[in-house]
Amino acid sequence: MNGAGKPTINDVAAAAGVSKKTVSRVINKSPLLSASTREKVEGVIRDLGFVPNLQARALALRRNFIIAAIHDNPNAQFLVNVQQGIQQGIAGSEFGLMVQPFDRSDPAFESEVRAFLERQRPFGVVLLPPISSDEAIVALCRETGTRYVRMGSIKMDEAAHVVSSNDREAVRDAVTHLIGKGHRRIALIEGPEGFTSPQERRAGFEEAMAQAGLAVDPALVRPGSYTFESGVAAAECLLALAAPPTAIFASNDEMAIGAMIACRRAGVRIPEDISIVGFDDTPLSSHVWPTLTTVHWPIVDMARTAAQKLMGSEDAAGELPWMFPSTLVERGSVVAPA
Amino acid sequence: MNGAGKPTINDVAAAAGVSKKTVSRVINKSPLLSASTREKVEGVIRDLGFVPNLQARALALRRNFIIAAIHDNPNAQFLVNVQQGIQQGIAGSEFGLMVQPFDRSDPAFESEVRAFLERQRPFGVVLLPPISSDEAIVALCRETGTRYVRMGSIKMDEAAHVVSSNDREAVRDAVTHLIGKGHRRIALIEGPEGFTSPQERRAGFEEAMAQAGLAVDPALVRPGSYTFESGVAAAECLLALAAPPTAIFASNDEMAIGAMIACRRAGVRIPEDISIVGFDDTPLSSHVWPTLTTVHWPIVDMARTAAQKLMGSEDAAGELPWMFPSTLVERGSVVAPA
DNA sequence: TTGTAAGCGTTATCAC
DNA sequence: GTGATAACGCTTACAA
Repeated sequence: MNGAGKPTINDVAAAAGVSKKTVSRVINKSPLLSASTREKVEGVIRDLGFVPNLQARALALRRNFIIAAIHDNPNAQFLVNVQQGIQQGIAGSEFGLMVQPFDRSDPAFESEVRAFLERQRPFGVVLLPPISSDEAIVALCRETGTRYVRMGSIKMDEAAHVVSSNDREAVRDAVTHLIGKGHRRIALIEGPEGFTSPQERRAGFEEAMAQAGLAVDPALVRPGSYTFESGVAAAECLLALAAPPTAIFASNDEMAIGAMIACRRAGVRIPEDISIVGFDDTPLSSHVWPTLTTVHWPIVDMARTAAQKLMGSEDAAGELPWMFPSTLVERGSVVAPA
Repeated sequence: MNGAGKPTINDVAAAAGVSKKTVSRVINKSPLLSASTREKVEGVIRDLGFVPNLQARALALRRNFIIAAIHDNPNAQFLVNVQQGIQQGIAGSEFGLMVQPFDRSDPAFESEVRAFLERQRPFGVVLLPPISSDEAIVALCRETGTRYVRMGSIKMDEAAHVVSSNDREAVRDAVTHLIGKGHRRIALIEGPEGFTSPQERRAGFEEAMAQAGLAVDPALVRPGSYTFESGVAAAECLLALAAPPTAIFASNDEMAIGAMIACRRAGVRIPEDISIVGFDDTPLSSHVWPTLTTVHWPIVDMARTAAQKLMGSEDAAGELPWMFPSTLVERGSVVAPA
């Protein structure tokens, strides 16, 4: 023990009477080691409380034990769910989770990402939507030798590099559910442009309508931006229509809840006068009144798997699932139209 | 340039015709360097696109360029706000943000924290409440030589190691506001035990009542756990009272919104029949109807300053503010009692 | 199965 | 001011 500091691999080697390489083999669980040597060294490691220096390993191995989540200021609940999933994925390993926001509208966006990757050299990165659909960023990962997994709503890459939900089918099911209840005038509040998920959700909406032989009334399709306020605004427009809808599908929960507020202000009862369906299944959806019927989005599962894909071999990553089904959660905001 | 890989300090030294130590001096902005040498080296660094290897620096300097936020699953919005603040604080620096959750109820809690600190060796950690009031964890930071800043609602440490809000005064002001409106039967929904902030908020409540010469009716003080559901449950009890309150102060927004839902279910109008005040000023508080009068909690500012304290010298940290005033935000959930 | 020597890319020491 | 040389703690050849 070199006096003050923490014990190093040299201290362990000396105390165990072996070479540092042997200790290294024990740390790395090398298979070619006699059981007796291993036990002896493990005993010394325990006694000394030796913890391998990750920075030194990072230097020698040329890879940092860090998984980074790269995002562009998404919804708080989404971000926290992703973090939770990644934490589950790296639990029990040496990896740590780093979180790094970027601003896509910044002209220096790409160079900022590059600077981050070159500085921190994370072992792998999870790309959150909408950054996940940015091919330039993916190219940057390849160029810097950073492993990556893209989170999204379609299979935008090979299985080893994607975790995806099936938003299109899920929304189709949700809207079909509304149609099954007897709704015919169904409105859609869309998500922001530049994201993939709103496109998929819209496609699912249109498919459900088409399957039921219903036309999509352009007046019942309102833009939105995944924010509460945009949900309020969209619903206000819809309620002001000469023939307002009997049901609204909002492309996410926040807008759905915005729509609920707008209805309440307008004196329109939910679900008696209008049914509402959201997407995400955030905690909030069961906290509003009436509780919100919504599509459960398995973000935590997706993020956990993303982390596992990053830590394992390329082959192993390809074996892990890339598609995570979203399912309709029926609550209190949907009934048959009056 | 050693063939494939990225340029190293050696490549820069060779290309500039100086020693690696001189390059190191340039990187570290050493003052004792001739201007001509500095410019020459900086030019080469730019030309080669040299980025210092943080892992190597971490090994040599024995400190990792990472700030870690350590928490025990707090509210999503709170966590995201803290992250945002820390990101603001480290913006423009080489530091990265790592996020690490722990479970205080796990018997291995302390050893898990120790393992994290010894493995990742973050340069500094921001301790989020309620972990911030755990002296054992603080001791662990000292022992492992990890710089730390505690986030909380009281000055639980020296200025260099604390950022705090003034919950007590803020709540006193908020409740005084209710009293000023004419309320006399004011209920309190408390936060969970084991946290400091609920104690402070309760103290502020009691001080306001005492200052106004009002007695605190024990029947109007209900336990809560900072969750939506606990807010619902507490409000249900309050509304069932023979003499229900005319106003409720909930110790956080989530419970306040739970209380709002409970009132609505019970047919009690807000604010006509009952006024409600929350604490936090989460985005949600302006998204409900009526909008929630609440206390703004300057988490982002606190977290930004925490990061700055960690990165600067101990002295500089002590100079930075440790107290961040919370202020009442008047919205639509408070009126004079009927 | 185990050990030796040479890096990994940077900074600290101490000369010049 | 600047430069050899030795750390920092670990891993990967390559031997033995």
